[in-house]
Amino acid sequence: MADKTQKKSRALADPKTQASWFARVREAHQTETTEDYVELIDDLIQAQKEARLSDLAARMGVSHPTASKVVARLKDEGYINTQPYRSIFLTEKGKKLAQECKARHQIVLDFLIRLGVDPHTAEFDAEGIEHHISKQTLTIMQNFKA
Amino acid sequence: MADKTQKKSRALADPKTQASWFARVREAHQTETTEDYVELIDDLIQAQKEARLSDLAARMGVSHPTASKVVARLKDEGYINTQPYRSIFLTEKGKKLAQECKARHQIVLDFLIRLGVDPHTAEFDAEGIEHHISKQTLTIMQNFKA
DNA sequence: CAATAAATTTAGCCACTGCTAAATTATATA
DNA sequence: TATATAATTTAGCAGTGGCTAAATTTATTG
Repeated sequence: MADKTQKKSRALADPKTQASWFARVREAHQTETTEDYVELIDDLIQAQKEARLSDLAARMGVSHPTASKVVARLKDEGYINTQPYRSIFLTEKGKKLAQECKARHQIVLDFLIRLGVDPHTAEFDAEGIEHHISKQTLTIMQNFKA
Repeated sequence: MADKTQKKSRALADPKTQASWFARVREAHQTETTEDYVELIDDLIQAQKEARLSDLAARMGVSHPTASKVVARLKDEGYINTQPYRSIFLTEKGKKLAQECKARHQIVLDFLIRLGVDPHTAEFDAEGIEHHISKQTLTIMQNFKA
């Protein structure tokens, strides 16, 4: 009460607990690129019958060589199949991941729109936050009524 | 209606628009580490009168050398002041950023809790998504009544 | 079918964030 | 104060994802 500036010096969280939060965010970052590419490949295959590297690069907003490196990693990790100079296909593992990501993306996007965010901004935000939502929060978002 | 599997093949967004979403997420990632460290430094100074490298490392869940590298970058970029082997202080620029981040963090956290997410999970999620929220969405979150 | 255009790959660079191990400096204690 | 302990810095490595430029392969077109 007699505090001069009344700084809300709320107690800090336990160091290990706090560390676990950041560790989880780092994990999400590692899977983020994978999820974004797999989701986009699935979209392209459905919309255009094939996913080509140049389309991936253009839609991700990166250079072709950058997209090519990511594609090589995704192949290593078993999410896609590719032949040199040919278009890209999802493995079963890749398809499964794409489905999960798209479902989650849609839940977050719909929630934001129901919340009152305009659709354009909602797409913007959904792309960033979809990788950082717990199952509990996702369920709550899904059941949310405006 | 006569579609066999009824794939919701929704139209793809314009490539340039989509690219701009991902570009924005990449930008957010670049500032994320900066914001997390600056916020944590501010917390430590308020709670313990000083921010030491070992505390930063422990709370971020990384090794001392890793924290040291980030600290060096933050100093280069003008967010903090440090003398070798001494504790860390925020510059005015750093203090300003810390205030903004903490305010935003609090809005997201409070919103999630009002939404019904349990506080522990809310902290988890807030840490991940706070860097990816537009001003419009933040305002809506702030004004949200359960 | 040969020449040109387009797409993909490869090579080589940089920044950032991880790590371990070793060197250095500051602090605490005997 | 001398020594042991703790904290910080430095050195050196790896993975990921950016980039440009050059080489290669595929596709198109004259």
